[in-house]
Order: sequence, then structure tokens, then C-alpha cells
Amino acid sequence: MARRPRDVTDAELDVLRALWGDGPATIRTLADSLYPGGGTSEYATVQKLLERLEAKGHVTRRAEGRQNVYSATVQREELVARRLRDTADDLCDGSLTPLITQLVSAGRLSREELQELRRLVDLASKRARS
Amino acid sequence: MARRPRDVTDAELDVLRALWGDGPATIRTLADSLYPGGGTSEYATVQKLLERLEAKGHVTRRAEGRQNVYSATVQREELVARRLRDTADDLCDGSLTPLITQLVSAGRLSREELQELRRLVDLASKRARS
DNA sequence: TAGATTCTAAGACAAGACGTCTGAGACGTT
DNA sequence: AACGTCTCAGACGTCTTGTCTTAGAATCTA
Repeated sequence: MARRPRDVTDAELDVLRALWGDGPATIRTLADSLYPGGGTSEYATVQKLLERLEAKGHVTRRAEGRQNVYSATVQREELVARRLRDTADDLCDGSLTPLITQLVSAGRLSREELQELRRLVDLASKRARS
Repeated sequence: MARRPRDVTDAELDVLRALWGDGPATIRTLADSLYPGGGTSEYATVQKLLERLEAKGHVTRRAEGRQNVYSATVQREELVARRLRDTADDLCDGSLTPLITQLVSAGRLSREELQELRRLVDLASKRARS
């Protein structure tokens, strides 16, 4: 059967977002921010989510006094990249080109975004030539 | 709790790929192609997957004699678009720009792909101006 | 036409994923 | 000593997902 677990689940993502936004934090801090007014059980939920994130290598902790301070070891961009690659693998035989095509031709980009994109392409072209 | 089911699961995707590749098909045909040498239970598995795909609106069937002939109603591109949007929603506040940035700056595109991309950007720019 | 074959429909089932929660023990504070 | 807070370990319920069983109708075949 072997189902593929999600790289990061929704609840885990909430935790990661908090870490990305506010930097390293204790379970307490995270729990208060994610479950305002929450009690012991919510605290434990955050703890479990962090434990799983740590197992996946997305988070580390360091002991600070008696508490653990957690920080994200994976960046937003990294997860984006991973999801793009997964999508390409699942749907396009691993090729990224269809993704780009989709984004540019159907992605309804604004003029500003297109301009920015052109800049990126120029940059990448220069890099590719060297 | 409210977990979000996957738009298309792995096994369902196998079925869709077969439909995309070979066009409309009966359960029998699909089962033979997806589970070569499979028996009744594999047949039923394909049947169940098609039933779920139909419920999601990704597939339709029409009766042909006694059998049902299934065809995909969702294209690869559509699923790609959906996944890109999901990724953007999950990780980039809905903005597609970070995805593009990621693809272009870290996607290791070949010179040909970059050229093609430039063409697409030009095209989209023209469209955006009108 | 009896029996085998093949289709469909309906649903059971197990394993795993995931969000949540409980309990026990360690440590520090009042 | 009583209390509060932290950590660790694991239980639990529900949903997902891939698989499989069964029953009945339609079709084919000897």
C-alpha cells in the first residue's frame, strides 16, 4: 500500500509559518500564538507537531536553560522548491518546463510581475552563458 | 480537525495517466494495463478509483453496450495549475511570483528552456498590454 | 437452455496519517 | 510542601486511501 505522507502537514505548516515569521521560539510562545487562550492540551499539540517536524529534519532545537528553543531549518523557498519538484515528478515526468509554461501563460501575471520575470530570465541567461 | 484530502491520490493519478496516455478506456482495459496479470480484486480496485475520480469530477463515463467507457475530464495542465495554486496558497500567501522566482533562479533551466521562457514572457506581455 | 463468464454496484476492511489529548516525572519557585 | 511549568512518551479517534469481497444482472457458450 505504502502511502506517501505529506512532506509537511497543514498543522505543521502553521508551526513553521510562526517560526518563519517570528524566529526561534519556545513551545510556550508558539502555543500562545497558534492557540490563543489554549491550555495544556494545545501546548502538547504544538509539542507533538514540533517533534514530528524535528523528525523530518525541518526544525532543530537547542536547550536554553530548562526550555527548548526551536528554530526552522527549512526555508519557505526550500519547501516551494520541493513542492514544485513533486508536482513535476507527479505530472510532468519530472520536467519543470510545463510548470513554467503554466505559470506564465495561464498564471495571469501582472505587468510588474512580468517585468520582474524578464529580469530574472536575463539574469539566468547570463549565468547560463558563463 | 478537518484534514484536507489530496486532490488526486497516487493510485488515482496512475489511472488518470493511463487515460491521458491511451484515451478513453474501460475498467478492464485500465486494469490490464495498470495491474498486468491482476484478477478480480485488482479490477475492483480500478473500479473504486474511477468511482472516486468521478465523484471528484475528474472523470466521466458513458455506457457503451454493457460496459462503461471512462474518459478524463481534467487535463494534466489543469492539475498542474491546481497544484501550483495550492503551493502558492500554502507557502506564499497566494502569490505565484515566488514560484516563478524559484523555478527560474534555482530551477537550472537549459538555455533552450530560457529562450522558450523569454518567448512566453513576450507573448504574455503583449497580451497584458491589450 | 444450463453453466460459465464478465460486467456493475455497494460496501467492508486494514493500515496509515494526523490532529488532539492524557499522564508521569523532573525541576524550580513561593 | 504545594504549585506551576517544562519535557517525554504514548494513547486515541477520525479520516484517508488502497485493496478486496460479495451479490446480482447481463452476456456468451457448449
